[in-house]
Amino acid sequence: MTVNAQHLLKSHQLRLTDMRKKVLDLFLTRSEALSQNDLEQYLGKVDRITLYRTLRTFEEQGLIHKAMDGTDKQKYALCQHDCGQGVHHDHHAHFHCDTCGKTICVEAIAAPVVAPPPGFSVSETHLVMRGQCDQCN
Amino acid sequence: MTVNAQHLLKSHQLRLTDMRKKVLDLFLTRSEALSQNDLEQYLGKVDRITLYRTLRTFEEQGLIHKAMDGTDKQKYALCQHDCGQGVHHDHHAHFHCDTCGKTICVEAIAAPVVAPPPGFSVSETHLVMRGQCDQCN
DNA sequence: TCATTTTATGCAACAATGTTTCATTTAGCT
DNA sequence: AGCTAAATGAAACATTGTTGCATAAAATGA
Repeated sequence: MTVNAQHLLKSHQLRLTDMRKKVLDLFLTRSEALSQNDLEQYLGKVDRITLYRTLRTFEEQGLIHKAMDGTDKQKYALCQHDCGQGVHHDHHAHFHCDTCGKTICVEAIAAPVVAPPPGFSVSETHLVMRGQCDQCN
Repeated sequence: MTVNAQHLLKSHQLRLTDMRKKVLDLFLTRSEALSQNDLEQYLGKVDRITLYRTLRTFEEQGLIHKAMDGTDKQKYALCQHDCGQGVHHDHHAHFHCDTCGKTICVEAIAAPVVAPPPGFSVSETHLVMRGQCDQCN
């Protein structure tokens, strides 16, 4: 899977560094959305700032996207499709478990297309569900 | 409108204090969701900690609810309906303007009812739109 | 393989936000 | 007015977000 990570980094014009490979590998093996704190737990002693910038870079390059889950914690998840630099097309729903705290992408459910109020224009729509996940149910 | 605020506080078994009246008045006059920082701007020099606890108390008592808008900033908005302590029924959508940063409740749009994935149970569903508001368009 | 250039890293430092403890003050009630 | 329970304000600390800069490492080409 490191091969996969390398390929992904290459195709997004990103240099192959230890941090980036580690972080990307984690996202590839875990399917849920991860906060910076989650990543620090899994990765052990890594530099907080470098990790922060790695996530920002990944997001800018369309490798990961912010997963909105209603908590105040910022989380990121792997983009499933071909997201380019600055362009994201993740219109799937997110599910947040109130018991275990995990946030997962629900590819099967798309955010609905709703007509905005008059005078408003909508660029993105997000759908977030909260409740109990299959593990905790 | 201070009368209204007093009435609201009373009906939620909350003591009438200066801070609570001020904060509630602000929510009553402004229709958008407000972050703690927004409130500090409007209220002038108020104690940060007291404000923090006031918001927490209001939320626990069902006076205000967290408005999810996809930013990492926590925001609160007045509950429109009869929310009790710990019980919220705000199923309306939220709109976040990427230009002015305001978050407003869109009562006219309800979060859709979606069938959760097998094994999952859903207690709340949130719908968030991002784009340009009528002021900025 | 080595030198060069460009980029990423690690550290320090700081800002903003979230949260608890505790002594003091105040609201609500008699 | 006085009592009691609750709210406040100050201090202190934790967590997270963010920038600047010197050093280290990756990519490129000879």
